[in-house]
Amino acid sequence: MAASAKRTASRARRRRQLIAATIKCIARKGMGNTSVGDVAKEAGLSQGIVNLHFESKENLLNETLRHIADEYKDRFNKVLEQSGPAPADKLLALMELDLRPSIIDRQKIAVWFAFWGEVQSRPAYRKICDERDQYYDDVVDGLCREIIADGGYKNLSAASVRIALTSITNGMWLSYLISPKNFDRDENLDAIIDLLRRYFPKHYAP
Amino acid sequence: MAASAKRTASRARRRRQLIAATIKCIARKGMGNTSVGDVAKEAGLSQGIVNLHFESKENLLNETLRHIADEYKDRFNKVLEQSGPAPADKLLALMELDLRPSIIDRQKIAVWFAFWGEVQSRPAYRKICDERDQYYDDVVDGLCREIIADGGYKNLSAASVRIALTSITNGMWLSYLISPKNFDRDENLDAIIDLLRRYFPKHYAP
DNA sequence: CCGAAAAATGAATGAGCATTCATTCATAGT
DNA sequence: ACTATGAATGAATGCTCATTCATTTTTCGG
Repeated sequence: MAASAKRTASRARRRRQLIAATIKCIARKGMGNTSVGDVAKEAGLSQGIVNLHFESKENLLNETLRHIADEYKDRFNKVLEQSGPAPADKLLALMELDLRPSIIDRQKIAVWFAFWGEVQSRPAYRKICDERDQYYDDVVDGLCREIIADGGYKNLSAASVRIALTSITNGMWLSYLISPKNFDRDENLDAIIDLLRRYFPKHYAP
Repeated sequence: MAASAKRTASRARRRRQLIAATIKCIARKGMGNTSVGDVAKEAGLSQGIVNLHFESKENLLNETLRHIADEYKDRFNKVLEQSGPAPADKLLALMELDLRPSIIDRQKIAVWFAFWGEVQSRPAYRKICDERDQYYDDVVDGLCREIIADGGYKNLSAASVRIALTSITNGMWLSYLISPKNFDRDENLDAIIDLLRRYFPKHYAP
């Protein structure tokens, strides 16, 4: 049992190592120019290692996307748990998350866009991304409903706010991708806070 | 002269035809699985045609991105000219443009994201995209300034509104990419209008 | 310390690809 | 009708790559 546990642990570790190497390669050379040989070299291992652990390149890429989606979801859930109990605090914390240096960094953003760039032709990618977005939307929508109910805001639909908020952070990721030098985190965060104030003035007083 | 005119016209026409075929291929099969042979077949021409007219695949892709960026810019400028003289009307018209069926359609969006997916590793792509975004930002920023001055709005920075508005449409493109079936144009447009009303209540009265 | 089982290697294979170019086809001026 | 010129073809070339697998190395229970 101990042996088996160790063997599978080692196997899982190697898979994680290869996924990490894949992310680095995609960020540096782009999805189109990343070969399994490149990934193996990045990991300091031999040519055949990817097929040994993932059976195919396609599989490696699917699992890599799954990994970054899971990683994002974990951070997201952790923020939800750890931020103050009020829905308004949770909502602001989620928006802030998407601008944290550890999330909106060159490597991570490049990889997200690399996968999004192939969504149209790879149903497996679309499925994974869709699940993530769905979850994000549901949580944000729920928080908006609570805040609207709590504040008794009139003429404000949760759907409308949800659409604006989820779109805005994704759009900021694109600005960062295209022009990381000109991207100003604080300025972007201010824009989000300003927006929240306009929707929910009672909850985000200056 | 007539002869030369005809020859060059024919050459330009063939290049446009090949760019159109490239767009179709990228939308259908993805950037990574599009070969110059596929493009030639899509255009109903022979294997060597791409290198004859574009020298290299890289060049074909650069010119294809340039083409879609120019096409977008033309539509953008036309909307700017044709919409009512008031800055508020122009701004709304620009936001509407990004949701028009002819802009936010499966093929076009897939191609934009395919190129964005390679921005990190292809400086030429980044440059073209950056120019487009810069132009867009400048125009929107200018319109926001005018509206703010005209309405005498206090506590509202043009930068903040510009960031929100440009990000939001790009984010909507991502929603559409991931889940075109669930995408509701009207709902998204309503979200934008609602947002405009909150920034500029005097200019976008219900 | 042995030997079996798992993990890892890296050379070999073959498919797919961009690019080249000798050849054919179309056109327009004379 | 003839020919010079540019356009187009598609077979050939040489490269890159994912995948395979015979072989070597490492691990670990006994």
